Amino acid sequence: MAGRREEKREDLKARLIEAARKRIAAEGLASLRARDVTQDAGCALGGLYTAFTDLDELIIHVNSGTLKVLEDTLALAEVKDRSPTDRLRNLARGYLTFAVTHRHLWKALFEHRLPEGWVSPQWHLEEHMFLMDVIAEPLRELQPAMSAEERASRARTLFGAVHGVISISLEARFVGLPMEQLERELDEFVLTIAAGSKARQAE
Amino acid sequence: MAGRREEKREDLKARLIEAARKRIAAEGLASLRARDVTQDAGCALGGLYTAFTDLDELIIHVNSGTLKVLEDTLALAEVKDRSPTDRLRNLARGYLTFAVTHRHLWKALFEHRLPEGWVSPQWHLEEHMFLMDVIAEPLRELQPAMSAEERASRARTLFGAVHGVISISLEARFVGLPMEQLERELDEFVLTIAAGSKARQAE
DNA sequence: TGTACATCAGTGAACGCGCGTTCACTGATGTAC
DNA sequence: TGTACATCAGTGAACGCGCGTTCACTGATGTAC
Repeated sequence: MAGRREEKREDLKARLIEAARKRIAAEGLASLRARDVTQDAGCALGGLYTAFTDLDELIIHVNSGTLKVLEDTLALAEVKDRSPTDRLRNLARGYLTFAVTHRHLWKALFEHRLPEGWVSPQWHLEEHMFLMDVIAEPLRELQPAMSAEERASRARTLFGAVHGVISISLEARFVGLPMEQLERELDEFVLTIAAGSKARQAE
Repeated sequence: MAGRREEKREDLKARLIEAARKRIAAEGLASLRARDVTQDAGCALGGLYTAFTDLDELIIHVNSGTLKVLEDTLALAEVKDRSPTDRLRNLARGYLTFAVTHRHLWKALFEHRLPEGWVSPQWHLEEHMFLMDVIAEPLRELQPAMSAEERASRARTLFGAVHGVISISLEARFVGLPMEQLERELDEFVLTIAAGSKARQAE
C-alpha cells in the first residue's frame, strides 16, 4: 500500500477544489477566501499550500472543472444530424443556459486574472480551445470554402458576439422577465448571422 | 469674492479627477491607489475625502468623463447623411477606435463595481442611456415598423455583440496584427446583421 | 509481524503588508464691527 | 481699510482590518532490519 500518502493528497486536493467551487458558485469569485475554503474542505489554513502553490492555482482548477461542465452542456446541445444553422442556434442556447444556471462559475472564467507577469499553465489554455472548435465545426458546413484560419477567426468573433449579448443582459440589474425574451433575441441574432454567412457564401 | 472657498474646492475636485484619470489610463483601474492619486493631484491623502465621499465616487466621476469622450468620438463617427447601415458600421468602428485608444479607461467603465448594496447615482446611470439611443437611431430607419421598445432591446443586443467581439479580441494576449483584421471582421459582422435586419423587415 | 527511526503532509498561530478611511490639528478664508 | 474672532478645507500620522502566505512544530505514514 505504497499509495496511502498520495491517496490522501489527492483527496485533499479534490476536497479543496470542491469547496472552492461551491463557494464561488454561491458567492462569486471576488468573495473567495482561503480561510473559508479550507474550513469547508476540513483542513487547516496551511493545508491549502501543501496541495496547491497558491489560491490562484486552486481557482484555475475550479475553472478547469467549469469548462468541462460547459463542454458537456454544449455536447448535449449539439445534436449531430441537424442543419449547421440549427446547431449554431443550439450552441448559443446551450451557452445561455449554462451562463444562467452557473452564473458565478461562468463569470469566474472571465474574472480571474493572474498576478502581473504570470500566465496560465499550458494545459489550462488548451482547455479553452475546444470551445472555438465546437463553434468552428458548424461553420465549416455553412461555408466550406473558408480556410481553417478564417474559420477560427470567425468562430472567435461569433463567440465574442454571443458572449457579449448574454453578458450585457445578465449584467443588467433588472433580472426577472428577460430570459425568454433573451432567448428569442439570441435565436434571431444567431439565425441572422448564419443566414448572412450563407448568403455571402452563395454569392 | 464670496467664491474663494468653492473655487478651490472645485479646483481640487478637478485635479483629483484628472489625476485618477491619468493613473487609470496608464495602469488600469485595479492599480488605482488613493495615495497615488492624491500625490499626483498635489494634496494630502485626507484631501480626497473632503472632495469626495470615497474612492468609488471619484472613479464614477472618471467614468463619467470617459463616457463623454466616447460620446464625442461616436458623434464624430456618425455622419448624418449616410445610409443607416453605413452609420451602424461607423458607430462600430468608432467604438473600436475608442476601445483601442483608451484601453484602460474603456475597461474601467465595465470593471468598476460598487461595494455590495450600493448603486450608482441616477445622473450617472442616465449617462449610459445615450449609447443605446445612438444605436437605436439608425435602427429606426432600418426597421421603421419596429416598436420603440423592441428597438431598445435590439440596440442593447447589438451593442452587446459589438462590445463582445471587441473585448474578446483585445483581451487575447497576442496583440500585434489583429487591429486591421479585427476592423474587417467587425465591418462584415455589422453589415451582416444590418442586412439580415433589413431582409427580415422586407418579408 | 514487530520495533526503531526517518520523512513529510498537515497544523494553525503568527507574520506582514497593502491600503481605504479617520481624526485631532492648523492655517487659510470668511464674517462682524 | 483694519482688526478680532469663527469657520472649515486641507493635513498627514495613525488606525484598523482583511487576508494571503509562512514556518516551527507534531503526528501519521513509510522504510529498514
